[in-house]
Amino acid sequence: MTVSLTRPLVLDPHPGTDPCVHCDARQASVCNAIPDSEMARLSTTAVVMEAAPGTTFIDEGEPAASFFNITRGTAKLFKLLPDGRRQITGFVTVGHFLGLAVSDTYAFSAEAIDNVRYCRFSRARLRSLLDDFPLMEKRLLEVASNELVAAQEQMLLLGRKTARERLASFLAMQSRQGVICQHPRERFALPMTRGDIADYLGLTIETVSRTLTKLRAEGLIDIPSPTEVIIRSQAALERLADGAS
Amino acid sequence: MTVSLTRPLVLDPHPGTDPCVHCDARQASVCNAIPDSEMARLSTTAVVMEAAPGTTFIDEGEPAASFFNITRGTAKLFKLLPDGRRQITGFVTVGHFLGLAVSDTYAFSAEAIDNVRYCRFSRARLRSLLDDFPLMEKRLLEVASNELVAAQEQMLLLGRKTARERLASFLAMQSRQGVICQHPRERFALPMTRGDIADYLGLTIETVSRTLTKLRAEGLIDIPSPTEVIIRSQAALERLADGAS
DNA sequence: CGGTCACTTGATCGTCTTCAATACCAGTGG
DNA sequence: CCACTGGTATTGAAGACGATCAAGTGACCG
Repeated sequence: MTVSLTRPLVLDPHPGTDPCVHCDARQASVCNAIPDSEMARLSTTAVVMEAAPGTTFIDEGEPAASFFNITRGTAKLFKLLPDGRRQITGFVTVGHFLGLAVSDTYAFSAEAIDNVRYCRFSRARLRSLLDDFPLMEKRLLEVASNELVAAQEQMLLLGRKTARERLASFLAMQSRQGVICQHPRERFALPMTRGDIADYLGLTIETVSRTLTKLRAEGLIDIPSPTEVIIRSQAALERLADGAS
Repeated sequence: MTVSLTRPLVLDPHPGTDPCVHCDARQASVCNAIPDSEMARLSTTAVVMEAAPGTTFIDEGEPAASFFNITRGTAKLFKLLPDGRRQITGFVTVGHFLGLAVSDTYAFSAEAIDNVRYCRFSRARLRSLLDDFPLMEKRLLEVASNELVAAQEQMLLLGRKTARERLASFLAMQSRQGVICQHPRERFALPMTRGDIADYLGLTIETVSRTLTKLRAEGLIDIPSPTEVIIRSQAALERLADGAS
């Protein structure tokens, strides 16, 4: 049996097990608001799916039938202008929840960067779930509030920071990605391309490349391979990100 | 009795009345999620305050002790870089709810543009209110979701649109401001200065001024006074906002 | 190998910024 | 009544940062 690589794939969860109880993403996501005893119901509500790299699994403007919860991999969210200009509004990883729009169409598209696994909930089913578990609604509000704060930070970046400062901010952010109450990582992978970074920071590929080269030349970072970064001085990077020199 | 003009002012609600029941902003705000019978409790929870033009009533980085609900006037929300660069993340008017951050400090500052009246709730009290009225929590989630969509739209503007397109987007947006299920207004006032518009659109005052002059010269808009705009062709403006020519 | 794709690097260009001068308006006081 | 002031907006000239155009490199893969 062959499988289309351009469309998301429905996965058959292991028979006889409850996928949501053992979900890797549960701790990091809003699903931890639901008690173990009710996980079976969550499982029957969710459809586990997988999207191959480059696959678009949410289309801006399409009817918003579902909510999504990323359980593995990294995806980019973006908006397009009619002439093709693209703004990536965020990169989402394990635990992220998507589709919170009140509107009846999606406000952005989502495309898998690496292999992305996610749960799909119908809007109606999630709504009934929320009615029964107000704790989950609280968590969602928390999540949305945090994203709002992040969005404002990104507006500051896009509206007022130089290319240098944008890259420094981006790298500083990536080094903290997924790290809670701990030192930021000194070495990490960038799953996205230069083009993705450019469209996230409101720059061009060339400016991203040049600026990274310059930061390396100045000894602030190292780039062992195009997809790998080492932060030489986190402090200097953070200072630079906020406009020092 | 004299009053400081640089600090918000506590207003004494008319004695014997319930200010929240008759609040002008109730329909437009999250407070409509609370039944009439419980409005008294809402009233005792809220402190009505007024901020004169130019007054900062929320300070980025300060401990986030309160939530706010705008009941009159227009305020700007903004973030600053250490060297003074400013990004205005939004203009808020009647009905807007502020302070949803989970963090314990405010993520942005707020400054009154004209005379702004608002209700202040302590975080603890609002939390208990939310526990008792899940409908209000639902409304807040709705509000936050909508703001998230707006924030993404603004990222597209800041990251990828030209100065011309930014102004067109801004004017088109302003003409819809507060208008629900109706034609956008053809003529409206701009309470904010050119500097505010510039810091909202990620431009300079000069570019804002020049671009407006050009749009007027082309017959798309008219500017009877610096604070007043007439849209000559809403359709053309909307097309321009999304990159057509 | 030849092909593709992502990234890097160089040269030139253009949009928006910066710097600067001027206009405008409301408020104040001589 | 009019000069003076401070804040805001407009307009012009010069400059810079990042974009665009273009060439070249290296990795991966059929």
